[in-house]
Amino acid sequence: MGADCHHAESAHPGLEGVALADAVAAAQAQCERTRERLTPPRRRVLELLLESDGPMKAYDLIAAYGQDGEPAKPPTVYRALEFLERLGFAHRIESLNAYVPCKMEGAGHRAAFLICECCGAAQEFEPDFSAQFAAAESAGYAVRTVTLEARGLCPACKVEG
Amino acid sequence: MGADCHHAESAHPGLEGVALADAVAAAQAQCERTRERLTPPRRRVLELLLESDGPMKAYDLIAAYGQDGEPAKPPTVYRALEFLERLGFAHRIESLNAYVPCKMEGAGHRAAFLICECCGAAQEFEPDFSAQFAAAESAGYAVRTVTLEARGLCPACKVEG
DNA sequence: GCCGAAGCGTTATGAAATAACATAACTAGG
DNA sequence: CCTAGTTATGTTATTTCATAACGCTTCGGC
Ligand SMILES: [Zn+2]
Ligand SMILES: [Zn+2]
Ligand SMILES: [Zn+2]
Ligand SMILES: [Zn+2]
Repeated sequence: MGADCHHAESAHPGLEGVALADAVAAAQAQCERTRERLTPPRRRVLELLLESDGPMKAYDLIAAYGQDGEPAKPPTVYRALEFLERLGFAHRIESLNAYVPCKMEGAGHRAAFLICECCGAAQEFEPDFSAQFAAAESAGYAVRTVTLEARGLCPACKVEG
Repeated sequence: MGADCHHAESAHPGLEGVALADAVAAAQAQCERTRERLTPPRRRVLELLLESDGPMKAYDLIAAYGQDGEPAKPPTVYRALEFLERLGFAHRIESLNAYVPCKMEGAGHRAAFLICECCGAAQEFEPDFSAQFAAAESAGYAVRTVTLEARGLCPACKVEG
């Protein structure tokens, strides 16, 4: 995550141990309900995202993919990311070219992010698009999806200035 | 713009002739007021954006840069784009890796886009972020900038389905 | 004129994403 | 079972997007 941040790296820690296993198991269960397959590459990329302290770039995932240090081939990771996004287990942050695991309950929700410019953390939140939708639809548009990414300072980084 | 669209390409036409000259002159005047320099490469890239029917990729600009067909070198265009964004004459659309000229009056405003998934047009609009800001600030965040990109169908493409 | 800052041209490289095609694994019908 | 259709993976190569680094020029204050 944000390498140039002077704050505690663990302010937004990733999952490990039982919490990680539980999250993966929940994804597994969700897949079984919808007849989707959480195959090894998909599971591995999901694990890496869940373990991370912050948004991961695709090539970070590629480098970290093999437990033995062997990198993955790019399509392996990009395909897994496509699947995880489709199922709602992960989100792409456009303004960072990076990916995060979904932290919200329930699939198919609308995602938005608060991105700290100091420590690099990306906090997912539930956006309120009603005003935007109203404006767009009054202009004749049919809105399908909305990307919202706010940048600023997280509470931890704000206090120190 | 959207190459695979069956609709009239000129539904969202670029500027030409006097309108183009006027827009460039307005940017020139704006620069003089703020002691900024609209140098030849910056002016050229702005012209290309204003002439275009829709969002332009950086390498589209690079290819179109020379009136004699000679492409620009990438840094030439990327530096110009950085300047135009800083001054508010252009915006980057993150989800397209593309650029558009600003269509709003007054610099320093917040930009948001309605992007048609059929014809590729990108309509700039003035967003209402009050709900998002309230949510973010109640969570302790200090928001500096917001990126909002909505995708769907423009009025022209909506009617035909 | 001198000097520091800003801008530009150029070469080269790095980072992000996908195309294309062959192989393997599930899964449903017979 | 077996076999055809579909989904997923492995692999190679390429394309697309963006920036680093360096030297030269231009601009504007002193
Ligand atoms: Zn989510
Ligand atoms: Zn922070
Ligand atoms: Zn604008
Ligand atoms: Zn359209």
